[in-house]
Amino acid sequence: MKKQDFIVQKELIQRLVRYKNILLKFKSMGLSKAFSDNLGDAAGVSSSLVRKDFSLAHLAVGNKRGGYPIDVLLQRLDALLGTQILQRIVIVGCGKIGTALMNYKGFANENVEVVAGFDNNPARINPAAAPIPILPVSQLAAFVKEQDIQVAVLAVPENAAAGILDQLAAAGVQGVLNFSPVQLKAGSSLFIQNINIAFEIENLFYYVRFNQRRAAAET
Amino acid sequence: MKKQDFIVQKELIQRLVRYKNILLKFKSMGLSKAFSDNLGDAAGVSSSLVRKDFSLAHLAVGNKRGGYPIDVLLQRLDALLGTQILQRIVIVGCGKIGTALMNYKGFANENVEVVAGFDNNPARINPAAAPIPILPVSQLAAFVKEQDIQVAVLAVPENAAAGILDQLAAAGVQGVLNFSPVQLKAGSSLFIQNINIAFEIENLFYYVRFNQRRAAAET
DNA sequence: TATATACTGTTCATATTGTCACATTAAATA
DNA sequence: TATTTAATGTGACAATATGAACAGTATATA
Ligand SMILES: NC(=O)c1ccc[n+]([C@@H]2O[C@H](COP(=O)([O-])OP(=O)(O)OC[C@H]3O[C@@H](n4cnc5c(N)ncnc54)[C@H](O)[C@@H]3O)[C@@H](O)[C@H]2O)c1
Ligand SMILES: NC(=O)c1ccc[n+]([C@@H]2O[C@H](COP(=O)([O-])OP(=O)(O)OC[C@H]3O[C@@H](n4cnc5c(N)ncnc54)[C@H](O)[C@@H]3O)[C@@H](O)[C@H]2O)c1
Repeated sequence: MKKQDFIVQKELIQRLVRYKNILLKFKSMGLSKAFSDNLGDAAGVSSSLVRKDFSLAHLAVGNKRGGYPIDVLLQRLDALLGTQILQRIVIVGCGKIGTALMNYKGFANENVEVVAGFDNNPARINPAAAPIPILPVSQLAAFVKEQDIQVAVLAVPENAAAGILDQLAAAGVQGVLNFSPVQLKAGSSLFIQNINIAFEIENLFYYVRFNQRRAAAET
Repeated sequence: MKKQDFIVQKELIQRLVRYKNILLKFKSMGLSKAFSDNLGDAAGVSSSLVRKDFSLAHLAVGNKRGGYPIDVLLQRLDALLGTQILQRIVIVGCGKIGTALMNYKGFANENVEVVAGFDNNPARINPAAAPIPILPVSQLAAFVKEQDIQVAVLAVPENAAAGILDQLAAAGVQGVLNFSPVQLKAGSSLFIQNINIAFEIENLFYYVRFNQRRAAAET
């Protein structure tokens, strides 16, 4: 397998995931063809970028006049992104955020399945809960190994995050989505995506104020 | 006010927010000085970038040997980011995610306060709830105008998102953090930050598979 | 069949972002 | 005080990402 078969550009992958989901929506609306123009609009990028992305990802199956056949594109995107396979995850920390995620119905659309939750609070533990059992965190490593879980969501308090991360890594987890407000660092074979909601809000406030100042300056 | 007083680089702002929070942690640990090296480590970036960022943001108050005085840096960051002012937000859609956010204690650290929730489900509405009332969405526009709310969180189902966004924009909201899985588009004086958790998970799976393929290819 | 049309795929130009290297300088040390 | 040291601040560069333009071509139309 050649190196070129891999796509490394981070933003590109994110856009491909977006395109895929937009195409699914188009399809569910009964469309069979998509244009770089529509796709760009829906994804919030320029049409050039859409075409460029498809080109880079070797997905360019467009028709010089009729646009892209949605089915073919979806099939290739699924193959590239691996989304035709069921993507099984666990959630560590079944508090406010963790519980919201466990009850989220939208994952099914993305072929993502939450197979278990883990917590260290005995009051939360319920191995019989259906469809998602909540297990003691002491069983985390064994479960992950046995079930060959590759991706986990981290929704524990900040001070517990690093410890759990170590356990996950040791047990073979290779991707972690972290909600705790520490910037966890990825290792060589461990990818981490940090989501910090409070930071996003602070960011928004900066832009809002920025815009106001600019408006004030322009008068 | 000169144009140069504004910082436009998107990533830069995000990093400044990160630096600020790391500095707060340093401070709470009793430190009084910070080095670009530590800061970079904690923020997951190179020390050069930290210094460059401070330089670009006109925050360079470092001491050629002793690093940066945390207090001065924090003060300037607060002034730049506007985080010394209480940042009041509302949450539209008090379902699973919305409720988790309303009950989140961590916002206080960031000087963010959730002042109200809004929903269209009568069963959820409770104007007397303390400390955060849940009001009918029909009162959203009036509330936002009266209270001069500039930033809102959108946690309603996908099909309701665009409609609520219009209402928010019309009422004067200028920043929106959107959790629904549509890529909402920003207007000239409306900033939107889309968070799509399912996409982040799909992303992680791609990287994990990518890494596995690379490992396989290298043997 | 010939022509017009409307879309893609790709090249080239531009903008953005991060790294490197090093001159500079405040503090520590002797 | 003179020297060493350890950090910053920044300009030059490299890498990356995006946008604009357009040649090429499959389809539609007459
Ligand atoms: N709730 C939010 O809206 C929100 C927003 C932004 C960030 N966060 C972050 O997400 C994380 C979770 O937040 P939350 O509001 O759900 O908190 P929470 O306190 O409601 O839930 C945390 C859960 O983790 C469990 N836990 C604690 N230590 C553990 C350990 N060592 N092993 C396993 N489980 C453990 C607790 O029992 C609890 O159930 C926190 O780091 C928080 O800062 C939350
Ligand atoms: N729960 C999750 O973990 C999760 C993860 C990713 C994305 N999301 C997205 O976040 C959004 C909210 O998800 P959720 O799980 O909290 O859903 P939810 O159904 O629990 O909550 C949605 C809330 O919005 C309210 N609502 C519906 N229409 C409204 C309207 N027009 N005006 C005001 N309120 C209205 C509902 O009454 C409900 O309380 C959805 O778009 C979902 O796709 C959720």
